[in-house]
Amino acid sequence: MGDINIKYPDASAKKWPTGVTGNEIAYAISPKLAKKALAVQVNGKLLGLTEPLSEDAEIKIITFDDPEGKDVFWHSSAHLMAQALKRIYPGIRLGIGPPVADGFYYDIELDHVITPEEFGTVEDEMRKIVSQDFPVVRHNLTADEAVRFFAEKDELLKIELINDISGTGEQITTYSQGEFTDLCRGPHIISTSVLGENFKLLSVAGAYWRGDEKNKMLQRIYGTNYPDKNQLQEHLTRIEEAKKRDHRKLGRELDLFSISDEIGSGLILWHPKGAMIRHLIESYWKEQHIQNGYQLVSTPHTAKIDLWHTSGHTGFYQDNMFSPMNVDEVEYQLKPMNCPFHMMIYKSHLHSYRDLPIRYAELGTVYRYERSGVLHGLMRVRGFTQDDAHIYCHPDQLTDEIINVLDLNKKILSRFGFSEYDVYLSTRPEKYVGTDENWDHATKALQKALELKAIRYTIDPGEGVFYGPKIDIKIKDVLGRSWQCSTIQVDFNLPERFDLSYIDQDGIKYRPITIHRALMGSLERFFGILIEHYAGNFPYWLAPEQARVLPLTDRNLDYAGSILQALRAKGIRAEIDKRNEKIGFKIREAEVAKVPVMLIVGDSEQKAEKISVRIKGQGDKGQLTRIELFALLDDLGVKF
RNA sequence: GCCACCGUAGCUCAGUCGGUAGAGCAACUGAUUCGUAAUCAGUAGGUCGGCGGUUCGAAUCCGCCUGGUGGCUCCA
Repeated sequence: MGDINIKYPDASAKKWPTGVTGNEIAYAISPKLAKKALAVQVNGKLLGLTEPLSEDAEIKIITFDDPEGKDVFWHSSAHLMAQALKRIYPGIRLGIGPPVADGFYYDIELDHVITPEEFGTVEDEMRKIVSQDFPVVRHNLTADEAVRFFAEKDELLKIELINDISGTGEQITTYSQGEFTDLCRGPHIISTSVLGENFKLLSVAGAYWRGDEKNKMLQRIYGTNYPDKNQLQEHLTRIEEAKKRDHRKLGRELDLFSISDEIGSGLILWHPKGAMIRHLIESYWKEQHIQNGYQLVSTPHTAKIDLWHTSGHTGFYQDNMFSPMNVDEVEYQLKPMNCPFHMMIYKSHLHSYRDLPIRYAELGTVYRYERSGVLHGLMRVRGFTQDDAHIYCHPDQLTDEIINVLDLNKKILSRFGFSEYDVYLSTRPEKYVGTDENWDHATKALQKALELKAIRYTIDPGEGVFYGPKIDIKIKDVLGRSWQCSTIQVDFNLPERFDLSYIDQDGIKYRPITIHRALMGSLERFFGILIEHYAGNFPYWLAPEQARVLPLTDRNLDYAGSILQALRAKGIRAEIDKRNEKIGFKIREAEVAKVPVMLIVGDSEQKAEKISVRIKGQGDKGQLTRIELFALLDDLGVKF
């Protein structure tokens, strides 16, 4: 047997006999590493630690700290859970059990409905399997062998999977641990003891077999697992924290908005405080857009159905639209998008190349039919306001315009405390309109803009919309969760359908390039994200009530009233708590209502013509004069 | 829409085996005029999501509907 040359991540290399395993190499590097090792990456391919290596390779030992390691760990955890489930529930059939973002799930078919109360039993069995320390063994099978094997176990869903795999010509493999064998590509951990005991089953929900609603509904059990107990605890704490910040809960507690079934699902009532925040967001948005060369437009909520035939929405978007209504024998369609209206504004007169770029912006409220099961607080609704804009430009202007949008987007999002993003560039899908040249030009323009701005991005091949390539931006909130808000899409479809044009220098009509973009996406959803991001503690500039005056006794009401007047005269959103209550109670109520500034006035302040300032979450700041108070408030306004 | 679970006062929730409903907070009234996260007392508030069934009797058991929650699918 010859030697093979193994190159390590630090670029050093070592000769190993052919057939060496990742496990052996890891041990040689350090026993500590070997203990943490879950898999090995060989020339970019992930392998199990016991698989023999037979050729020169660059390798990397994968641990839980690597994303691939998490996948392996959770994938194996899914197998562990499946084995336990099979022991407990006879007649169970397994679907698929992959790793996901924060853990794993397994889809199962079982007549008995599993409830969360049964999780403990399953976890106990999982613990048992871990302590039994079964080695995890990989086998190569032919399709026939695999079908026969799983048919014997009545694993009919697995047979469906095997038939699909054998169509691709890929090697069929199974992984066994103890009495349990699962169809799986792998890789997996070496033995069940590696999985430890810091796992937890989290929820059970329905899921269609292979995600297709024509198929039967399986039960999906979600769980998670961490090598370290503290990591599990952190994860569970994160879930708790997210629950505490739930915008539906805070929305009710802070009296921001409500949803009433007497009005209809997915339709939002903005209460005064929520509406104030919305007003502040909208004002800022409009100001920024005007400063950046946009023109504000405003369009109706409904239009004759012919407009939607022209735009094509009655075709490709029908499933998401409210049913049309009949007005004087003519069908009208509630708008699911603003685009056709903006196209019509563009079309309302002739355009010269000198006019371009033209940027129309609108906070346009649209209505979309969403299936009842997907509605979720403010995040998924049936009526919402898009911060929409359409830019019409010359092909040469495309890159500059994208850059302009990226800059504006960054500015607006950072104003709301979002500074981390994941950026995706989606390219041409299989079904598309427009010419290949146009797609190439536009895709390159998007790419160039991203590169000029030095923005790191991931390409989503084939994930573009049928009408053009797009950039999607996902923001990260304080809990590290991603939310897709901003989207910048090139549209080859609507300019064509609406026959848009401009006259170029040569006197000939050309079609303008259209960019469709939204930065916050939907005001409702963005507001929901903001609530959770800030946990309801809106920064001073967004707080619906910025300051509350708290008179100590009725003797101080007049003085307190004069402070209130002075604050309001300065444009500060202030209220007064005139109730005959103890100061501690008033403070508590103001704290709970998350009012940033409390202004306490009693006899002592009144006499000295001062105000005691208390900042939410910080406490007493001492007595200030009016001038000092306004300076402090200005400072808060600048900071946020 | 589909699967599972849930719906009791404005909010959070209790209600045993089927015997006609309860707490805290909030609201209202009164007393208290108080110094940095809950003053005390009293009053009022419910067709137990809706409709139907079983039963002498239903918040409780069954069915249907409706709304919500967690997912599937889709997306802003």
